[in-house]
Amino acid sequence: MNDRKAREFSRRERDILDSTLELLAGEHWETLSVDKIARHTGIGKGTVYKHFSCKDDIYACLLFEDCKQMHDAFLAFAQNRSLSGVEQMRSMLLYAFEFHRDNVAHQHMHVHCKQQSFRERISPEYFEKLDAIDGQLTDAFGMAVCKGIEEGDVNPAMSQEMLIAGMSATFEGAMITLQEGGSCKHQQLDTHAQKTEYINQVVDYMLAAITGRLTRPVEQGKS
Amino acid sequence: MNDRKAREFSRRERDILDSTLELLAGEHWETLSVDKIARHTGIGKGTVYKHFSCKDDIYACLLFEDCKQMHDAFLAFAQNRSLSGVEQMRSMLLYAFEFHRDNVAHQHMHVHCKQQSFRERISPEYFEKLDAIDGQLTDAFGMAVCKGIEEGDVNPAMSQEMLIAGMSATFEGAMITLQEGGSCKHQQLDTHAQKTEYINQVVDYMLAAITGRLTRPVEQGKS
DNA sequence: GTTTTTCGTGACCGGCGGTCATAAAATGAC
DNA sequence: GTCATTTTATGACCGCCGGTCACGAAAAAC
Repeated sequence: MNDRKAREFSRRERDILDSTLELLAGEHWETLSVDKIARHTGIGKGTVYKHFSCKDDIYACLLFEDCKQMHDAFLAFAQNRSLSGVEQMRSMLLYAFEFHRDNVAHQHMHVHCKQQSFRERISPEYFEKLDAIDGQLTDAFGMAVCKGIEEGDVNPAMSQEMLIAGMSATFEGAMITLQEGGSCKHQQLDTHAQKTEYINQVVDYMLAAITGRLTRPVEQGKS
Repeated sequence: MNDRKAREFSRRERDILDSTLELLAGEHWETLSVDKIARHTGIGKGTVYKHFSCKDDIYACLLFEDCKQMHDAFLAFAQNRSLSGVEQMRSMLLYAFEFHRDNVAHQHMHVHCKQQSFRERISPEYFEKLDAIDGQLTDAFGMAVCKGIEEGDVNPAMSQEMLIAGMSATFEGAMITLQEGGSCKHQQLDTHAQKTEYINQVVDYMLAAITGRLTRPVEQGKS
């Protein structure tokens, strides 16, 4: 009986998360309220707070799930010995950018979560989980960077610390540009094609920045 | 009489803006409300809305003023013929980063303004002003980039478009990192010294990225 | 002094995130 | 099955937000 209860409780938590994602797909981020989530899940508002101590914890939970998925992909790239360090980096960056391009909800959460105020609001439990997974993602990328350095593809004038700091900044900035459109400019990156072009341009830039040369790979034809 | 009225009205608008800045210096960004601004200015809440059509217009107005100041500085660097293109870029980047480092309110507004929802909320008048000044800032920086290309300091493999896109992304990302601390990591960039070190590192990274070599200038001794 | 116009104001609105007394449902004893 | 007890879901409620507007005081016009 206890078991059954626990399982139902857990299933409902999944329902809340899924409802939130559904609503985020069809609605502006800013207008989503806890009441709407509860209603769409088919439960009362108070019940939501039996599962999450605040609204942002819902987002933190969803963000963590997505980060885990991304981390798995990163590890797979990092352990693929048939790829050079630079190729690993390219794969990771493309994966992360395309993941965000195709998952607007996650994109919102990623940006939202960067805000210090968000990190202060969520419960410590989620804070630590996000902190940990973020470190793991950076580490996985760092492995590829190290490999690139060892293979002599990376400009030796830049320290590894500087590389990570700089590339992280570019990544974050591009993520925001991808979501919000270029600063206040008219260039809006509305369509899928525009976003894809922007992504490729930024990835090329990042790799050219650290290698000193353009390394756009040959098209991945099977022959 | 009409004159006197107009002057008082204008003076009060200045008061609102100054009050907002004062409050932002001593208070968390998220907890600042229109009511507090009005009270601190010594006027009624309704009066604020005689000057600004919504809360975000106040921020937009302040942001625009700061951008204008930054633009003046950028133009001065761009027109300084004793600096090479790369040196112009370094000066602009350092100026912009330090400006934000020392002006937390502006930093908040800069980040806040990147959000699409912010741009949708403010009145068209401010939207266009911000849009224009942003383009002018990019143009001013672009002049330095062009100079760098002509002088042969910039990696010729990268197109100017790619350079601007990539550097803009790095700039935005670094700005956010500077304000919010590194992603969810423990590295927090709390102190002035930590921020300064981060700024120098990122600027070095950006210039190394586009030139292919580290170009940290000799210390600016007068002799 | 009286009327008319202008202009500042704070009570008010709908909606938000979050709480909690209470009703309803599940459980257990017999 | 019945009733007592515990567990659990709930939506009315709270304080606060950004934004509005009828109204009263001050200024202008006469």
